[in-house]
Amino acid sequence: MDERREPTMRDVAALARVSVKTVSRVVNGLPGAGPEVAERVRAAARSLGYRPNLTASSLRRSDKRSATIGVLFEDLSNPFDSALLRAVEDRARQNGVLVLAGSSEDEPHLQRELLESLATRRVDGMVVMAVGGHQDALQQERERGTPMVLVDRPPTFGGTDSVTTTNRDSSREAVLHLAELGHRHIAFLGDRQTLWTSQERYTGYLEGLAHAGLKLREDLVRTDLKGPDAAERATAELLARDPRPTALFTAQNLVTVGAMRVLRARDLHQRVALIGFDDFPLADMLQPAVTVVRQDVPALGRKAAELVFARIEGDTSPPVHAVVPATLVRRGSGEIRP
Amino acid sequence: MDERREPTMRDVAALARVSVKTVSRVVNGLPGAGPEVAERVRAAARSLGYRPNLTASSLRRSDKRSATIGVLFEDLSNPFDSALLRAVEDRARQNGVLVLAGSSEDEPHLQRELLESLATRRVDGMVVMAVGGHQDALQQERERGTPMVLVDRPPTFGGTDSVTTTNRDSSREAVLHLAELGHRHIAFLGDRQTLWTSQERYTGYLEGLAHAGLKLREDLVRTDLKGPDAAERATAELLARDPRPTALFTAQNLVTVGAMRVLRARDLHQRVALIGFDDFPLADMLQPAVTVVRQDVPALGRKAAELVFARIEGDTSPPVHAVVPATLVRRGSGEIRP
DNA sequence: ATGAAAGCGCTAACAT
DNA sequence: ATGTTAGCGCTTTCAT
Repeated sequence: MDERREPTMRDVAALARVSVKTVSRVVNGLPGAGPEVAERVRAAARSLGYRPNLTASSLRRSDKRSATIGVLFEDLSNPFDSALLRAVEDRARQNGVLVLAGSSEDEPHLQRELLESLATRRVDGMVVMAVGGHQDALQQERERGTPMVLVDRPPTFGGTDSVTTTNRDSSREAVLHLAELGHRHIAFLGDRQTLWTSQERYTGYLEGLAHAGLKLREDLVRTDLKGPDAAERATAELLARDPRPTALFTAQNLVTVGAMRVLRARDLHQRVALIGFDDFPLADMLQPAVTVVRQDVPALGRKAAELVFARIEGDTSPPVHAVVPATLVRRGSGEIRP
Repeated sequence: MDERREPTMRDVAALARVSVKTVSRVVNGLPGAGPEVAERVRAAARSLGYRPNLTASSLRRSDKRSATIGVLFEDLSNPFDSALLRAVEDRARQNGVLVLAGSSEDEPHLQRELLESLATRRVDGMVVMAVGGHQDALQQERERGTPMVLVDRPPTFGGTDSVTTTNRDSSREAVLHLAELGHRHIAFLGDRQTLWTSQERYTGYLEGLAHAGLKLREDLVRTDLKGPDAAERATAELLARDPRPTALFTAQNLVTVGAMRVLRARDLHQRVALIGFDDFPLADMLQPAVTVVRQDVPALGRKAAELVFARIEGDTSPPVHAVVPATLVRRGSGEIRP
């Protein structure tokens, strides 16, 4: 385990009795090296345990590529985020690209710091889940020319690609589904309104009510619920309203969890309908199984990665705003009648 | 969004009418720059939008640090892995270090490739969840002097730190818990036996039986279950045995999920006891709530990160094999009597 | 307190 | 087919 110096191209060149440039050619598989010499170089490299230094290479090379992209999500331990990361990673691997990952915690200052850390390391591009209401740092980075794709939430500034889900349409569909079952009092529980997704889902909820000819009851709307605890308190309050809501539309996965806890605690889970936005593991194992709007996370991640790579390759076509369809997965909780 | 060249220290130096070295001093907050000059430099840097190039800096600097570590887990979308990643990330952030993350998929060739990708990028150290039975590539990397810590599974070679859980003891505790309730026929369902964790948990199961004076029924042992589907089939088979097991010990989270599905499908979930290794979201929301052995994932990740950083700093003390205690969380499914 | 020169490990742009 | 020279953006070393 001793710390001997990493061998360099010079070491290999010396051992193979050729110039560094020849080693460079062989290592990179470029033409211009005779088969004999090439073999001698490879042998020398092997015997020294030589490994190319991408840092040095990318510094000198004209395209300056680091074969690394940055991924900046809200919380890498959230199932949605980690599934997305994995999808990006898989696509990146096809290009021989590695992923520098970070969690912004929805904190503007963390987003800014991480952005700077990534820039400092000269990543080739970034896939970012923007902090709600704080895209100025992203815009600045973008204006410097850094290839960037926003996921889950679109840019509030121009000239940048994004990949999002059918938040509004799918939310409307969910609410209409409840209305069709006869629900007249459908509550909305949503995450922070600074998040575009939350706004869209709320709008979809409103559209659903309107299409169904239902009157909006503002006392059945609770937003800015950050985390399951806030969702629990809100659910408890909603259930105290008169008339009591017969169905809940929970617009984010942690909110869904909080609402479920309360329904269960009050033994209302078989009586009050529930549709959640975002699928989650074991949703099908609960009783009743939970009806959800499922995003196509692998598709979101893949598309985002493909867009950054296209931009990295120099694609200058107009910005793309890809929208990946989500699906209503009927499992039971959303099929409870009033 | 135009692609102007990133400003360099030279540009800043020229604008501030000082030498590059002075800019370097100011940028890195080193002494040896008068307050006036320093301010001039900062102003120039700001007006040009200068950002240091860590790639170039780390190439030249004597310690060669990239302020980046590699994290190589089995599957970044697995809740256990992603929670671990997050813990490592949080600890790394305290050191101003970023994380290059990859999934090995438990594939030796992927592990090898990713290892090489990380080495090529000259990460300062690595936190690795070793592919079962294939640690040769890790050993080679380690022998080159790369600071490395194994998590979840210990090294099969010497001179390397590791952080693991009380797999064996906690498994024994789980089995004893079932035995104390009166269970005599306790089945074991485990993941791939190439994984050290699986072996340990199986050994703990055996110890539990032995301590309780129960006879091992080999027909109640199923190993090498990769993923929920394999677990489902195995569970179905086990439930056909005579006498039927009255309790299941499922030694990995996906295995637990598979077993639960079958118990539920046969309406046995209230009659057959179940304890799973690894906690998972919503385990408390199922009926019955699922009794699990919970690992302290944040502690695992933090400890692993701290160990790599110590090694990066040059700590040459003997290898550490930290063991983080897991806890039996009694929720109901493990308290069902035979 | 400041700077000039050299060089990290590699590749670009020319030689030969 | 191979080598030479320069230089990427920065830090080291040694001047001044």
